[in-house]
Amino acid sequence: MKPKKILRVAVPRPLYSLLDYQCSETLTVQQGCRVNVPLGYGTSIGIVVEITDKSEFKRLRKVLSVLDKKPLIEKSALALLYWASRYYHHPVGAVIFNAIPISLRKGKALPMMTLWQINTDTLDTAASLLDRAHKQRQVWEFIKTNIADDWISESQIKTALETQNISSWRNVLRALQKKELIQAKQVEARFIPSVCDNALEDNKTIILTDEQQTILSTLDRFYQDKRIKPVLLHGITGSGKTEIYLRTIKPILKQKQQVLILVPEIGLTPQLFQRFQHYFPHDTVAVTHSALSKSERTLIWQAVKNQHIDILIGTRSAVFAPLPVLGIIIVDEEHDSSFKQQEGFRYHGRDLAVKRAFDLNIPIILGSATPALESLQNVELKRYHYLRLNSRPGTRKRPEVVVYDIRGESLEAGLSSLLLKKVKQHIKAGNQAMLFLNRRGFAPLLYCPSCGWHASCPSCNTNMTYHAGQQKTICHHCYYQQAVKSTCPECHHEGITTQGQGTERIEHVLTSRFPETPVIRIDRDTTNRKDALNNKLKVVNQGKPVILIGTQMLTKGHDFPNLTLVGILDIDQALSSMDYRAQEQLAQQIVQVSGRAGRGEHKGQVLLQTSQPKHPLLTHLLSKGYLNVCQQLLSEREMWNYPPFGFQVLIRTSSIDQIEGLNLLYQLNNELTVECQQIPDISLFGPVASPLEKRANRYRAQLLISSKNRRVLHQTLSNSITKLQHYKKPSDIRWSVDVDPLSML
DNA sequence: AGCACGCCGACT
DNA sequence: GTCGGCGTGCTC
Repeated sequence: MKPKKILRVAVPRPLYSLLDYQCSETLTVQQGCRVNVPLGYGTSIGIVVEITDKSEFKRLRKVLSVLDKKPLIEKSALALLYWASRYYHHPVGAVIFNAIPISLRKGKALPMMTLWQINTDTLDTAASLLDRAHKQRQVWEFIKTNIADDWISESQIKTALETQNISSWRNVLRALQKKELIQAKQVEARFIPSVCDNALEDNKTIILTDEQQTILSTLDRFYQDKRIKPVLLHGITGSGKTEIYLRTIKPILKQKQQVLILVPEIGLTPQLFQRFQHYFPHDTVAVTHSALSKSERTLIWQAVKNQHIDILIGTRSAVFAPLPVLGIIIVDEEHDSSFKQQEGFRYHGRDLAVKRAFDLNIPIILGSATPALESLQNVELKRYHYLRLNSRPGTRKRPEVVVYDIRGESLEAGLSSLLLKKVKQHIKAGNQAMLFLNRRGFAPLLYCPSCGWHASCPSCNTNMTYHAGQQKTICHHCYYQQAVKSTCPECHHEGITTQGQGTERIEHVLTSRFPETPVIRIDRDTTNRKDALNNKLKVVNQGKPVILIGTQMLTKGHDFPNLTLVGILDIDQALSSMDYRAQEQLAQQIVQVSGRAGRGEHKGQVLLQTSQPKHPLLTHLLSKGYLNVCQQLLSEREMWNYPPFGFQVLIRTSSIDQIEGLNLLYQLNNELTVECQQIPDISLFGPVASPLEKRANRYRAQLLISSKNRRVLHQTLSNSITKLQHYKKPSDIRWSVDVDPLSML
């Protein structure tokens, strides 16, 4: 019996498995190519994930056509996508098709461009044919001069000829082609790298500290191993992690291998791009922002695939980039939760990067000043190497941190008198101060003191945040907005007031307190416009005294050379949060924000305002440091079998009706409870209403499944998905799964 | 998802 | 009789 050629294909439908198709032996096809296949009553595009010779299905339908000569998705990216679709239990077609540019999802050809060359066979006849065609002769001559560089692109011709005032160059080319004097060829469109304006050579002469030298030679030794382990690079803020990245990737670029750098979702990519492009002026660096147009995205994607890009910097989705000669991956700020996608295909970019590096047996560096507990546990289990960068180059000193008890003090808009005094001192000394508060808007609550009415969102069960600048209340969960009037809508009392404070209010208070000093607020509201953030940072970087106020955004990656005072406000909520990850995140936040203080000659000061100054997390963090706190938190997690000691999956529902979602989960819970008597490793928590039950007019509920045994957990989840698909349920009910959830909201 | 099937009510 | 509403089920 002759061997069969069977293609296992992913189609853009919500199916969890690949579909098998018969393929004629004469068709050449590779993994990662697009194919046209019959599906149901019609046809569909698909992507070949596997090529085998057997199938569990008896009757297979035949592949209609193959759309690509060469794979559209590079092998290791395709393997990763397929693996991820199973690990995160998300339909394989949705996963793979989401990872390719939109224009290619429906079977379109790759964007092409035309290259031209002189037809050397007709050189002799040219003279007579061009006798009376002056323009054509000029163009022909131009292309002829380039004969040594073989093919020449249309854009080159265009720019060359525009100076000679030949505007209808396209027609001229066509005429020359008709006379067979020149010939054309189509190639894939090429990405044109953005030129680096001022290639700084001086940062190559930075002298490394002994510590940095040691780390580099240790890394070198690690990479001699047969099986390369990931490296967790724990480097405090300002210790020069980027310098380590640059030097580590240098030999890799020399071997013509590609480099992938994953960064969190904040706008610090431009700085990183500059730094890398400056350091490697002869290599091509590209960035994938969220703001790229469809065609730009396609072009970069294509260039990565064709090895025209050497260094790719991007957010989590870049982990799927089709890098054919990937040589190293760097994940910067690896603890950052923006590496986890929070909807749809809920993958973790850092975890998948580790998986991709493992499969390719290439180096991966996870860098952070505050490593995630999961990563530290992987060090403990000897899965990762651990390297520490402990000192700041030069004379930079560690900041002094003071916890300030605000109980019994009357605060001005949440600011203690000590903090105001400190701000005054530091400004007077010619330095900069920064206040960190993780809540934007003016105040989180707008209410009527007479009747108790408060502004709440009609679509969510939350209070709306008051934004004074726009005279509106805005729901931070669904973006519903409402204009604010001065009288209470319930009792018409004139004297509506606010409670609590956000960054906008702090800004108001400080502007009136320090009229001489610029007060700069950095949060999502003030940095919406494209260059707003950069313009603000420019002002700060001039180094003159300013007061900075900001949320999360401010904590990440930015260097403020003249900043000497950091005030951390309102951490009390996080201290008493029920979420077991809140403490880890708070510790990271405090360390990250504190790291901004004290540069150059001046020692930094950090003031932590709290009404729980004796909270063990704070005292422990200050006396023993971040790693020690992590050990403590890890032992607590172990006690409760929380991640990374136990594994979790969260099944969520949402429905217009309050109880329908819960009922669906009850049904699932009941069946699983019965079945789990045979499989004892599984624990079920719930079903319960989600912490934020009503959001955008939908009621949300959840069921948490956890286990110490990953295999059993995934088995149970597969089983649950099958059940959920087959349950009879009202049409408006939606469900989704979250493997390794980071947030329970 | 996307499409067809099938079972119901309300029309020429 | 039959047109079309949507609930159900399948896709190698």
